[in-house]
Amino acid sequence: MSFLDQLNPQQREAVETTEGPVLILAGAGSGKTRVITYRIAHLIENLSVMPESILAMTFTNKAAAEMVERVNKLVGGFSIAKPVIATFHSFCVRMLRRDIEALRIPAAVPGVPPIGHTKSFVIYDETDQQQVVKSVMRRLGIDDKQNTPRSVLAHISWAKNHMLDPQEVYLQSADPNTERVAQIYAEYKKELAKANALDFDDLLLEAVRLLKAAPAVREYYNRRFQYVMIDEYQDTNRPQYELMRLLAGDRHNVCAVGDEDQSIYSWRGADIRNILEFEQDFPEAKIIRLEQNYRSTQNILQGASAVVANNLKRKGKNLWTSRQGGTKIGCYEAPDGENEALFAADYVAKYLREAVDQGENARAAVLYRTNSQSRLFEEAMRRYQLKYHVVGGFSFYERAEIKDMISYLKVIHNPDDSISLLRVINTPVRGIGKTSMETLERVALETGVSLWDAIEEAIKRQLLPQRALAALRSFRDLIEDGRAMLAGTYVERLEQSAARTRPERESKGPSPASEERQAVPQVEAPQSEAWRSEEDIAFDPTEDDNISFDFGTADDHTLDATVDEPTAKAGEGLRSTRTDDDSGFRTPGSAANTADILKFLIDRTGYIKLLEEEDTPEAYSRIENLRELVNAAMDSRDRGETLDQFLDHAALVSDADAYDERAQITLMTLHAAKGLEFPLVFLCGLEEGLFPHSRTFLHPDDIEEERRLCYVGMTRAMDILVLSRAVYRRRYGTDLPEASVPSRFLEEIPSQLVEQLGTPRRHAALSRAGAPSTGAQGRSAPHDGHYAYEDEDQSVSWAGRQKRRTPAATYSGKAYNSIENIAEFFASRGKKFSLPKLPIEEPKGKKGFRPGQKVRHPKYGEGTVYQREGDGEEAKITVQFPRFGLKKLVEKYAQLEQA
DNA sequence: CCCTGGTCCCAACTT
DNA sequence: GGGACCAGGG
Repeated sequence: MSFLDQLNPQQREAVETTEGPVLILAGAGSGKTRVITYRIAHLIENLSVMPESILAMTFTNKAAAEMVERVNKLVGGFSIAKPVIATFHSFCVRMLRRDIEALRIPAAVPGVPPIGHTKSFVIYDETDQQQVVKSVMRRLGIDDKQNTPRSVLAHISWAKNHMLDPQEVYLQSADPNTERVAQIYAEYKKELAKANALDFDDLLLEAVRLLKAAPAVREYYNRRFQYVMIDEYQDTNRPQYELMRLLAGDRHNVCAVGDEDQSIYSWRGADIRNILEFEQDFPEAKIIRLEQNYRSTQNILQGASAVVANNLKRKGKNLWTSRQGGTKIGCYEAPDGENEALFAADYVAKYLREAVDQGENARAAVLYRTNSQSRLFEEAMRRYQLKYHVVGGFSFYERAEIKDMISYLKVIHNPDDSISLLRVINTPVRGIGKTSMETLERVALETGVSLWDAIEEAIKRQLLPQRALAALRSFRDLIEDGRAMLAGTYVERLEQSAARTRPERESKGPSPASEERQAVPQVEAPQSEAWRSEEDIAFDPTEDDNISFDFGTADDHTLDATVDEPTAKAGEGLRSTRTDDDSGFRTPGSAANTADILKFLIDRTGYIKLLEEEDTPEAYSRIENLRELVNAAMDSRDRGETLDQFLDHAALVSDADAYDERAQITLMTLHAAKGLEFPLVFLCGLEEGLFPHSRTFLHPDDIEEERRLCYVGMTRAMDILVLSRAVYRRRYGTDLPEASVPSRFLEEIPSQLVEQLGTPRRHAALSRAGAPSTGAQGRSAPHDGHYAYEDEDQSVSWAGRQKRRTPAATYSGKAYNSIENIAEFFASRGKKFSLPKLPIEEPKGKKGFRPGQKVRHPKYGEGTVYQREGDGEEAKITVQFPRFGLKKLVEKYAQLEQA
């Protein structure tokens, strides 16, 4: 009971209103997560509600993980069962893995394939989707500038988020372009169906369709979930909204929490009407407003509120804080992007040092509008030897080598997955080239089968040259061996040396989970403290479905469910010779786990071996990544997960969740920062065209969303908020810098809340001034001269503490892209900073050829060094060969000798 | 027939 | 900085 006393009256009301629909309008920092988690705890602890009948859905894994942690803290280890706290997508996947076949129409007559997905569906990510769209467009002969695969896909996704099928898109289209999109969309759907694949949008759509179309399934979930909670309700789209309504059933025990000022996902179909019209959907709804902000200082809150007040489409609210005053909002105008990043690094470094000294919660975030901005900040942080963590951007699972291996697993899991098959059929190269693939695709198209089936067909009918056929056979055998491992028939397959027949499609081996359970002495009592997700909790004993199901818990960021293996109703399997091998010990005939299969694949494909032969630093880092993947697979195995669960995990969990606790600095996009808070927030790139982004200029509603995004970013800050912009910014790495216009959001902040950091001052030329500018250098960008920025005792007093004087820092506009500049910079800062150790590689031995030197190349003969770029072994050397002309060679690899 | 290297064009946010 | 595509070499 006591924990309720920690809440303010409004929060407490929100927590204690458990029956009937509730809408909680929770301003930024008003304790939204707190309310949800306390509400769950209240239901369990005080009202004795069964934990597993509570469902909370969030948007991100991060949010789900945090909620799980906080609920666990409140409820403690008393309960074995756990509430289901998951993202919309992962919840839907679990639902579909369990029940999607309820939507299936079986084959009526032989030869007519059944319709609908099976449980072993795969999830297509954006790259996969692009591939499908591309191939469809190629086939339909659509190749114009108006419809790029990218734009078509965006259109398809838009349609899906608004629950429009191809027919509807077609009928509503007013121009030939949209008609074409509708046609591509229709074909796209067919392709995914053929591949037994679902894209991200489908996960929601199919879950909704399932609940609508299958009454038994709907009843099951309605019986199971008595209380439904939705986080970030302002960002729900149509399918998510319908999902909520369907799950709410007749009971209407639904609690939605949101803030219209923080709606930042309209481009993903988020419909602000969902929050504005909640009362219409549930007339008996109770509305509760949380308006006390516990996070930010008054200055920050006022600044953010002033910005968002410029939006016309909002209800408006009175957010207040008891944290009077506070540090003013800092504003820094950098000459260019590099300087902006260095300033941020310097500022953050100073702050963290001081915060640590004071024993404060020392954490800082750098927030930006677009992922590509992260690069400069990463470099700056490294220069300062600061540990940082980048959220998002290139994910582990997006790396080529990882995607390759995942694709192999996907093909083994579901050979009809043509996109994954295309990716790996010649990776590593095994001699199946363009021509062979064209033949296979033709066969697949002609006979209406998947590529996988076409391989068999091509082999049978000898449609390709012997060499290509041999390559195809070796690929097919590899996949079939993998499938046999999965099914636990590998040994058997070896014994049948003439194993040419395909193993059954649908049947799965027993899940490793069951093996683990058997192998470990079983704790019979379901009331044991075995609370982790491995444990099976039979939820509803009255359940007549013979597939018992458990949503598991979402405690360890994985959000993966424990799914009982299907009671081996070996699909339409061709041969289901597998007997019950739940014997408990891993006999050679038993099903292999994901890690085993992965190791097998790496071994058989020679993937690592090939990388080793490459012998480049990059290759070794790839090998490291593959090892990491194997580790992940072993962890998955130890959790008792099956292959499909591992793949779901890979598809839905970004490495953003692998949060580095030691890093006090987090770099991420504004979108990714939603729901988080930091003592110091550095919000950068406040320039028209970047933030607000140029793509939003056309539509006033989009600008309003950018403004909300700015509001979200500003309200992440607890104590200190710094905004920055670059006067000149390079759009692409090498292009000329362009002058920028300050973001309109800067002007919307009342000036009395703002403090300028660093005063721009034209500095007498240090090196180049006066020198005649040459060529492109002659542009008017101040880049050509040096700019000095002096930090004239602008050192901020953190959170109102005593001011500390620091020596004036000099930021050179030319930036710290050379070691000399950095040394100079650090020297100007006094002893507090040590020079970052940047490895300078000395040319070794005979290497280090200079312009003018004569060299000999094994292939090109003698030549003269013309130019040298870079240093150390990585140096690129341009050599003039009398017979071959200019060649650019990497010193390390080219076997150059002195001539 | 396949592979590699060069060139062109692109780059918004996310499950 | 990087991926997609094309030309030319092996």
